[in-house]
Parts: sequence; C-alpha cells; structure tokens
Amino acid sequence: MIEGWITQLRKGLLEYCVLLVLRRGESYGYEIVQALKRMDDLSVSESTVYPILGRLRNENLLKVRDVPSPSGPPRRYFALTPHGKIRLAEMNAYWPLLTETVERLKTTQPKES
Amino acid sequence: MIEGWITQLRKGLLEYCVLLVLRRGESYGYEIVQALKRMDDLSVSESTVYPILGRLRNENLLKVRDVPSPSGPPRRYFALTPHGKIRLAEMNAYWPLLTETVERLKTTQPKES
DNA sequence: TAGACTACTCCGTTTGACGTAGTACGTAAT
DNA sequence: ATTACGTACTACGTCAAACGGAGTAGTCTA
Repeated sequence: MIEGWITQLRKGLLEYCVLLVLRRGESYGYEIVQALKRMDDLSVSESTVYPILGRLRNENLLKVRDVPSPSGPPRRYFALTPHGKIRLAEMNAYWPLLTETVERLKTTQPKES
Repeated sequence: MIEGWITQLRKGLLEYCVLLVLRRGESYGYEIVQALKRMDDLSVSESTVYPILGRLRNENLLKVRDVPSPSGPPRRYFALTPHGKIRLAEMNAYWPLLTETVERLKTTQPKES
C-alpha cells in the first residue's frame, strides 16, 4: 500500500524536520517527538526520532546539555551547532528546488507526438 | 555532506516522479531516464530508474509492451495500469500535505518561554 | 568485423524508518 | 516500603530504496 511509500518518502525528511524544530531554540527528545507528532501527516515515534538525534550529534550538527528534570531522569537538551546551522541553511536551499521539480513534473502537459 | 541527505530524500520520491512522467502517456526506460535527467536537481542514473520500473511493474502499477526499435533492441514501453492511476492519485493527494507540513515547520516562530 | 549507440540487467553496499522491547529515574498513591 | 505510573530514553533487528560499477545484447555505420 501507500504506507510503505510514505515510509520511504520520510527518509531524510525527518532529519530536516528535526533541525527545523531546533531552529526555534534548544529542546529535548520528548518535546521534539511531541512537536513532530502534533504535525498531522508526520506521526513519528520515539524509535524514529532518537536515532536521528544521535546521528545528528555524531555529525556535530547538534550539541547536548543535560539538565535535571522536575519529573524523571535528566533532560538532554539538543541545540544546533554552527555546523548544524549551516547544514540547515543548505537544506533550506535545496528543499524548494526539489518541490519545484515535482511541481514541474505535475504540471507538464501530455506530449502530443 | 549534504549529498547523502539528498540521496535519502529521493527515496520514494523518484518512484513518484516516474509515475508523474508516465501520467503524460506511455514511455520506455531510456526516455524516462532522459526526462528525469533533464530536470535539474534530479540527476538520476539508469541503475536507479530501471529497478523502480521493475518494482512498479511487479506491484501491477505499470504494464509493459515491447515494440521493435528503429535503432537497437526492442523498446519496452511502460504505461500506467488502472492501479497505477489510483496510486498516482493517492500520491498526488499526499505530497502536498507533506510539503505543507514542512512549510509550517519552517515558518513557526521561535517559542518565547 | 569493429566500433558506437541504444536499452537494459545484475550485484553489492550504504543508510534510514520503524516495531518491539528494555532500562533508568522520579513522583504519588496504598 | 512497595507498587504503579509517567518521563526520557536506548538497543536490536528487519526491510527497502538509491546508486556505483560492470555486464549483456541487439542494431546501424564505416
């Protein structure tokens, strides 16, 4: 079905979405998950988001700061590093190119050959 | 670098693009590859497109018709099946939801907490 | 008969999404 | 004091797509 296709479509996109959320300021895992879950058509689970956070951190796009939580284990706050901001800017530049390409394909008329 | 991200972003999207190309009428592998290569920011290779055509065919979204070619081996024309048209319609419905979600994330203001 | 061009096909690697399960820490109720 | 509940993760394994590189097989041209 189409669910499998949607799973594939999300590849890379969720990484972008996480950076976009963090663009607004630092946040911790659970909060990021909630923020993305709130977006309809983007219902993600913990097991999807946490690996992304780990990867982005390994790539030095995110930095981490542990803060004691009022309820539960200490929160791990993530924030964009300078590298992360650059990467996000590159993504912000590329994404519209992609969507425009799709738009162009959608609107081209049938060939009459 | 960002190339890896772009590779991931294309997952699923190229499948959609192939169906969009075929929406204009039947076409054969080489022509589809050329059509997609012509799109800037979407430079694909044979080894990417042909597996997609095979998969779409296996899923009964495309039907095939062999036609002798004026130069070279017979061309394999691909065309949307009824199933393919339905799938394409579903994709056409979902894709804007995704792009709007990203747009929403891009435009939300930083929280002031 | 040797290129050159067309139209594919096959294989192996890399990477991301996601389900399931588990861990650890803290607060509140019994 | 123990149990139960909510928070915040972590680990593991499976599946599937993109893509590089190499190979194959027809046909036309010189």
